[in-house]
Order: sequence, then C-alpha cells, then structure tokens
Amino acid sequence: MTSMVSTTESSQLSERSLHLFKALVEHFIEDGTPVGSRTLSKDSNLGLSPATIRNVMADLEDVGLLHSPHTSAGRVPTAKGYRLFVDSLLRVNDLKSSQVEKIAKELASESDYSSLMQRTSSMLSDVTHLAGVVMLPRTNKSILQHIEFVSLSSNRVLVILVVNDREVQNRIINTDKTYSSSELQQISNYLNEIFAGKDLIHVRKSILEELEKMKDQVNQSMQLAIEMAQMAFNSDADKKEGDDLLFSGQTNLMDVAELGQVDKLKKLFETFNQKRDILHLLEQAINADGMQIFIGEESGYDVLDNCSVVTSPYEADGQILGVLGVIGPTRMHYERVIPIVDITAKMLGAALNSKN
Amino acid sequence: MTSMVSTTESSQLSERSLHLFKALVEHFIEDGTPVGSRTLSKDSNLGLSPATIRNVMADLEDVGLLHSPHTSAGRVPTAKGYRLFVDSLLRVNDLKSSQVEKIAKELASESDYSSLMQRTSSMLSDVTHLAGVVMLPRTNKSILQHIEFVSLSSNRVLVILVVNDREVQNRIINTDKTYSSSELQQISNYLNEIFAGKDLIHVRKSILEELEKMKDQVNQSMQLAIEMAQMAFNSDADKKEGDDLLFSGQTNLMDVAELGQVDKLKKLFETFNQKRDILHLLEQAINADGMQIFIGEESGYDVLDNCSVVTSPYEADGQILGVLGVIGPTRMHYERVIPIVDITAKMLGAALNSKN
DNA sequence: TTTTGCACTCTATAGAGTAGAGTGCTAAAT
DNA sequence: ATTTAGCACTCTACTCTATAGAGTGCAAAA
Repeated sequence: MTSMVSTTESSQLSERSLHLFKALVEHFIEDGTPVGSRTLSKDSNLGLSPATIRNVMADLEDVGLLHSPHTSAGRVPTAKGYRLFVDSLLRVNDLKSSQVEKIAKELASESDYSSLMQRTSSMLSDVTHLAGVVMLPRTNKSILQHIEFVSLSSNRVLVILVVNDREVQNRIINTDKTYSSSELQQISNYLNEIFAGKDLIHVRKSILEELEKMKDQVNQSMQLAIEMAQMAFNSDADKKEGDDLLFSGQTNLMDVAELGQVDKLKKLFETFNQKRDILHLLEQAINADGMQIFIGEESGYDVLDNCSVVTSPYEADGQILGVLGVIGPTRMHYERVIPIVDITAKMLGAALNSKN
Repeated sequence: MTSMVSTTESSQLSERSLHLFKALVEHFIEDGTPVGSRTLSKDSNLGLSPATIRNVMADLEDVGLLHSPHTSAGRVPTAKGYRLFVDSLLRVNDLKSSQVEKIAKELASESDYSSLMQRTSSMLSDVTHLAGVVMLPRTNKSILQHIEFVSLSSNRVLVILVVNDREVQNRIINTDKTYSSSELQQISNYLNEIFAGKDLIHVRKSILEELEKMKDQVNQSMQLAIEMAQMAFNSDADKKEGDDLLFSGQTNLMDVAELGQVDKLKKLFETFNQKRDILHLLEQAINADGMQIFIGEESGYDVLDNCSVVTSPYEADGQILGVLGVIGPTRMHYERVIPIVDITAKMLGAALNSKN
C-alpha cells in the first residue's frame, strides 16, 4: 500500500509540504536534534504558525518520511525521508575549482599504483571527515603482462607476475630440483612469449589443461617450463579473495553521536575488518551507472542501520574498474559529500589513465 | 626518595605483605573491581582479619604499589604494583604442547612472507583476545637478491627488487626514452652481476656516487644500465617509512571496560593508525634481549596510560629481525599472555628459518 | 484553511534519601 | 608487639520525587 504511494512521493505532496520537509532535514543535518514545529516555523520563512506546521509534519509522518522519537520531541527524517531528500530535494554544491585541483594534484603526486589507491581512500576520509573506502579492481579480468622467475635458496623459486600494467603479484613455489638462473631465464622467456598479453584466467586454464596434453611432444627445456608454470599457477586458485578493500579514517566515525555506544561501534568496525559485507554492498554499486547511495536500513545490513554509504564507480580507458566511497552517519552533509565522492572517482580515473 | 626504595621493593616488604599483594593483584585481574580488605581476607587463606589486612594494604599504598579510587572503594594495583607483580611474583604457566603445536602449524601453513606476518599478528590477537602487533624487519639492512626491469607502456618501466630472500619491492619509473625488452634484460643482467648479494644501502650509495664517476669510461650499454639504476634508486630515499607495523584485533580492546569511553578509544586507535608512537615503543623493545613489558604510564605515551604492551623480539638465523607483541589493558592475564607472546616469537622465527 | 489556546505527554535534570561497601582509628585482646 | 573488634565516618551508586521545558494534538475561533 504505502509503497505504491512512495514511488511518486514528491508528486503526492504539496509544494509547501516539500519545502518544509526540506527545511526540516537541513536543520536536522545541521543540528542533530529533533526539529519541532516552532523551530521549523522560524526556520522556513513561510510565515506559517507552528500549529500549521504541526499539521504538515503529521502528514509527513503519516507517509513515512518523518519519525518522532517520542511524544514531546520534534521530528527526525526516516531512511525513506532521506531518500526523498537526496533524490529530489537536494541541491548539490559544485566544488570550488581550487578544491578540485587540490584533489587532482594530490592524486597525481602518487607514483605507484598501490599508494595511489591508498591515498585516494585517505583523502576521501580526510576531506569528508568520514570513513573512506576504495574497492580495488577485481583481479579476475587481469591481463598478464610479464612473468619472471627468481631463484631463492635451493629449490625455492619466487614467481613474479606483472598484471594489468601496474599490479605486481608474487608467490613462492617449492620445486623438486634446483634450477639455475639461466634455466629460469629461459623458462621466463618462453612463457612470456606465449602468454604475455593474455587474460590470466585463460593463461591458467591453458597451462593446466592444454599444455599438459602436449607435454610429451616437446623438448626437455619446454617440459621444464611447463612444469614450472603449472606449479606457479596451481597454488593460485584460492588466492587473495577479499584483500581488495582499502579503508581509512574509521576513527572519524567515533565522533558521530548517533554511533556513540561502544558496542555499536565495535560491530561496525568488525564489519569493516571482515570486509565481506562491505564488499557485497560495493559490488552492487559497481553495476549501477553513476553514483549510488545507500541510506540506513536500505543497505540491508543491520550494522549499517544508522549509516549511509555514498559510492561512485571509477573508470579508466572507458572501463569500470572498481568503486569508491565514504561511510558515515545517515545524518551527513550529503550536499558536500556527494560531489566529493563524485570528483574523487573521476580524478582517480584520470590518474589511472595518465599512467598508461 | 621513593625510587631508592623501589628498586629493592620486594626485599623491603615482608613475605606476608607480598603474599597479600599478589593475591590482591590476582583477584583484581580476575574481577576488575577494587579489592577490599574483607574480600582479601577470605581470598588469601592466611586466617587474618580484615583489620590486619587493612593495615598491610595501607603500607602497600604508602610505597606506591596500590591505589584507592576513593575512600570507600577497595584497592587497585598501580603501574608500579603491576611491575613488581610481573617481575617478581608472577608465575607464568607453560603453554600446553598441544597449543604450541597448533600455533606452529598455523604459521607453517602460510606460504609467503607477507601473509605469514599478517597471520602472526592476527593469531596473537585471536589467542589473547587483545590487539596483536608485528613490527616487520627493518628494511635498511636488506640484501639485494635480484633486480629486474619490465617494460610497461612506452617510457614507463617497472622495477622489481627481490630483497632478503623473501620480500618483493616494486616501483615504477618514467624514462626519457623507450627501452626494448632485450635492452632491459641486458641491463638487469649487468646490475645483478654487480649487486646481487650486496646490502641495499651500499647498492644505492654505490649507484648514485661511484658509478656516476666512471660513467664516462664505459661503453654505451653500461651507461644505459647506470642511468636506469640511478632512476630506480633515486626515488627510493623517502620510501616506505612506517608501513612496517601489522595490527590486528584492535576491536578486541573495545570490550575492555577500562577503555570504555569512546574518546579514549578514539585516541588509542588513532595512535595505532599513525603507527609512529607504537613504532618507537617497539624499537625500544628490539634492543632489550628477550621479552619486554611496558606497563601503563611506563611507556611514556599518554594514550597508553591504561594499557600494557607485552613484546618479544623474533629472530631467524641468529639475528634479530623485528618485534611482535600484544597491546591490552594493564589489567590483563599476564600469566597467559606472556608465554603466548614468547612462543609466538619463537615460532615465527622458526617459520622464517625453515623458509631458507 | 489557518491560527489560537490549552491540556497533555515525555524527557532530562537536579536534589534528597538510603543502602552498601570499605576505610581508618582507637582500644582491647592475644 | 601484633592482631583484632568495634565504631564512626566517607563515598558511591541507586532509587525516588519533583520540576522545568519542549513539543504535541485537538477543539474552537478567526
């Protein structure tokens, strides 16, 4: 029933109601205390008496946009209320170009890939005073650029994979026999020739299946290469699943009154550490084109009940690589946070582009 | 004045006083509430009346081992009290061999270096229910094992350094001209020949100073190599200073009653994030032979006022590599925590050894 | 439709009173 | 010379009560 109404919420309500609602949300975001009719009367500049305002507020509560903590407190926006506010009423400030430049400059100054991502996250949290998060590009559509073997102590070999023009993975394998540097060199050369530029998944599959079949028909040095490659990629199956979120500024959330209780904070921080839930949430955001905002209970995760997550995918070479955003209380300055997240995503994309 | 006494604290106090003191500390560690004379009378099995105990407790307070939160609360150990307790009264439980094996097994199961360290940290926090920390080996006495160049897109070259048999560093440099793979190969070979097995600092210095001088006297391909090496090591000066602490289980500290206030927790967490102070503290512990425990205010850092830090250096090949430990409230189960930290350090050393 | 007036509700705060825990001191007991 | 019992005293934590303030909802007037 209510949901039928809710989709066309803004058209069902009078101009005046919306104006008052907007004023209320803005006041609450500023203050943090429930807003009463008297306050709103002064605040809204409509020359309406508190009584009239009370009637309007009662209506707004009926349609689920407001909520009263108790009889004699003012009103507070619900998640649904924030949703309407963000979707239809909010006027987003453009960032000053000086700020944009500052962001761009900071990101451009990071030379290598991983510190760029780390810096992006910490910049998000610094600028918004909330928690920042960056989801790193999913590694499953990775292009192998280069493979290299380095001999460590006897029968331990270090495998180095350069992936996607920027990322370096390494793992250690234990071999049956001891390889000389020149043998390893030869093997690297051979594998690079075949596989450089190919997709990692394809490489893996090819090595473990196709090459296995033709193993008997090639010369001995190629056999060595095949064996080595198999070892290198065999251990890879269950590798690094979940090491792809970068948080920063979590402690900023400790100042937020709404989350003031230690036990709530603890649950929230544990959710961050486990990464799983946040990852799932951000994965939803990667497919939506453009920014996505999860408000309070909308996220579907209990721990995020009083939190909003503002996200934006970032892309380079016209391809979406990942998602970044900030996590803060539902009562946040959306008009400031939204453009910051937006710009940061674009700037990160630009920084990644310029590295090619 | 008092410090003269304090050094020989235990000899100044009667056997009985010490016994009572020990019982009090143990009781407090268990309970968390100040211990009164009545409670201690029952608890200590000495058949003394509360009045007598009160006299003793007053003495212990005079020498600074105990403290009274207020007139009608019981007593609580001071930092100095914990110090005496830990140094002279504590009887450490040996770990069950099953537990030791479990730790060893978990660590042995980690294949690569960085996840071994990460796992060590998280194991410390899991087992103790406190915060775990591992300080990674300082990279300044690093032996260069292998250097490799990989061509990325035009005039961007990826430099890969293998250091200390396990660690892989990589950075990207922008070059004036575009190098071919075979050129890079040649350069790698040349540099490896000269520098493999040398100390990184020495390598750096040599490349930037000595080679510069002889640059004119060598053939062109060597000149290229020298230039490339200079670029690779030039950006290195201010690199990674402070990325060498691994925390885990910080959220465990949120359960600790003594740290219950959000603002204190916030400061503590920020101290963790900044890493600097904790790093300094652990650096003190690296030189002390064997375990070191910082109790409350002893650490010299205000944020750690209600915290103790139990540390142990870990070593492989007879050489101290770093420090690990746990951070918790001063009121912690030292008799459990101390052997855990001790064993973990040894097991980590063993795991590192077996990788050679 | 809006406003005034008014009774009503709920919270937050302060104050008073009380029970309980524990102390320190003095005087008696060992 | 210790140890203990007795006792007055202190401080906290909790409960109860009262009160001011904010804000509501409704009915009747504008």
